[in-house]
Amino acid sequence: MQQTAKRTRVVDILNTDNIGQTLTVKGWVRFFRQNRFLLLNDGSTIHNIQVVVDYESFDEALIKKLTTGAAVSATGQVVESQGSGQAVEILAETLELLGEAHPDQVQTTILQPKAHTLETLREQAHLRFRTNTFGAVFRIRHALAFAVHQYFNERGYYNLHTPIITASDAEGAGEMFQVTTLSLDAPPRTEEGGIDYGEDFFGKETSLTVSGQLEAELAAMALGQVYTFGPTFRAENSNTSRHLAEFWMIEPEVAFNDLRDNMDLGEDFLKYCVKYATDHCVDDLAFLHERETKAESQLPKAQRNEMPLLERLAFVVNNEFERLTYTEAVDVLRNSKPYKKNKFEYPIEWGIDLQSEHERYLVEKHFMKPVILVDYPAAIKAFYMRLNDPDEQGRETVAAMDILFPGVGEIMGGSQREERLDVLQQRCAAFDIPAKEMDWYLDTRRFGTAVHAGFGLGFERLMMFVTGMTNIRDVIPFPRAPKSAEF
RNA sequence: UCCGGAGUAGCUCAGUUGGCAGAGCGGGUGACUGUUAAUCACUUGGUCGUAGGUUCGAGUCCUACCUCCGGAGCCA
Repeated sequence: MQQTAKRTRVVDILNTDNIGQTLTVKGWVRFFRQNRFLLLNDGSTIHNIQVVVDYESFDEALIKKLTTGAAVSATGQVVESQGSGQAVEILAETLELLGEAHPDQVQTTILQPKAHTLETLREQAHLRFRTNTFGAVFRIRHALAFAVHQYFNERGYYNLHTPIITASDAEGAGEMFQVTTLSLDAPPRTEEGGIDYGEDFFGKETSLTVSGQLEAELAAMALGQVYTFGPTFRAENSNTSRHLAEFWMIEPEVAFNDLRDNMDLGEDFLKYCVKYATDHCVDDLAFLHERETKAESQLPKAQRNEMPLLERLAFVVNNEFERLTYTEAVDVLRNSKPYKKNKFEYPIEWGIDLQSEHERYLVEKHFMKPVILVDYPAAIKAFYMRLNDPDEQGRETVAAMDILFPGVGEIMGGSQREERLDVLQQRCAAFDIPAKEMDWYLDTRRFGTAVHAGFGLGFERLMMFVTGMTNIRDVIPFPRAPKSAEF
């Protein structure tokens, strides 16, 4: 068997002292300048390794094929660079073309060596991994996913795999994608003429999950503290830069936690994840920081961020989130300048939900930091949230919490759960949820019920905040959105 | 889904009052050879989003539709 050289990753060549050693690097050509300087990237870091090619020592036909996008293996001595742009470089002794990239074909893709808009890159999502920006984004995505598991593991939480296919349509978290093996042309019919789901694969109507929360509650009431981290599907016709039809959600659920514990957990968890990224993704974040700063220098001041990316991240890690009740938030808003000057488009009144413009004012103008809003009116929140005692004016609220982040909006939503069987049954009735179908859920309140709480964190929303990317479609490898399921 | 904007070369864009389809980048060929998104010369490149309509003549005006972007709603 032929011995092929073991490759050294670019990140390891750049970060350890290898001067004088002969190493093999394998990667994809970013640039080949002057028939002499071959810049290879292997995805291990945002930085390229410069391979110096003495073009007179190699076959001209080979040199011609060292084009942008080609896969190449290069072996040679690591030396200090004569040029100023890099510390070390490799003097090529052998060069092997692993995979050609024909320039006339490369020219029709985003692999061509020039700047592209994010929209164009999105149209070739299968190739955008090769760019600096998306290389950085997806290395950070890995780091954040790892941080999520590490955070919970270090604290004794159990990762729970909740079902992706569900028959529960009572979660109330939005439109669902139906899952069926029935013929769409001629589905079996009941005697009344409706579709006979008894004939369907599961013998009932099923959909893709919109939340693992209800199932997570069952596990939490036995294992104590669990978390889910899985795909979530919403069939809403949402055409925004903050919504996806398929996204990843983290949902911890903790027995014996009340709303305050839940807030503490949410804040601590977010800070941990952001800190993990700033500690472990230094080069990638520095690149994204520069990228954003350059892009913003073209914008009018009003459209720029108050702080550059790295400062925003440090700020979140180092400052307490502002905590206040919905009722207090309404007071703040009604006493605000934009309210008094009639600048808000939507009314602010106790009992109606806050609009984006109100949340943005609180986070970005008034408090200038992440905000946790709690105790929302019961009528505008989900049935499973714990009913608080009525306030002095007799108004009913639930122990809900939303964490609002600058630029991203609602990054996290959670609550203390209603643990009292009779109250929960009343709430089901008020929301027209058939109690019979929810029996499996209500059973937790029959057999040793206890205070418990949890939240849902949109992983891509966290990604947006950490990377500074402003469109959620640019922080997930293959975005699914209305009219969009390419690749 | 609603409001606003956009769609012209592989990419980023210009295109005047309705009158011959343009530039830069990229690609090709050559020169150069310690470059840093190298440089220089030459060259290549078009279903003007789609379908209709108005007009002697439409990238430009009108209608419908599609897609994308920004904002809103729904939410994470």
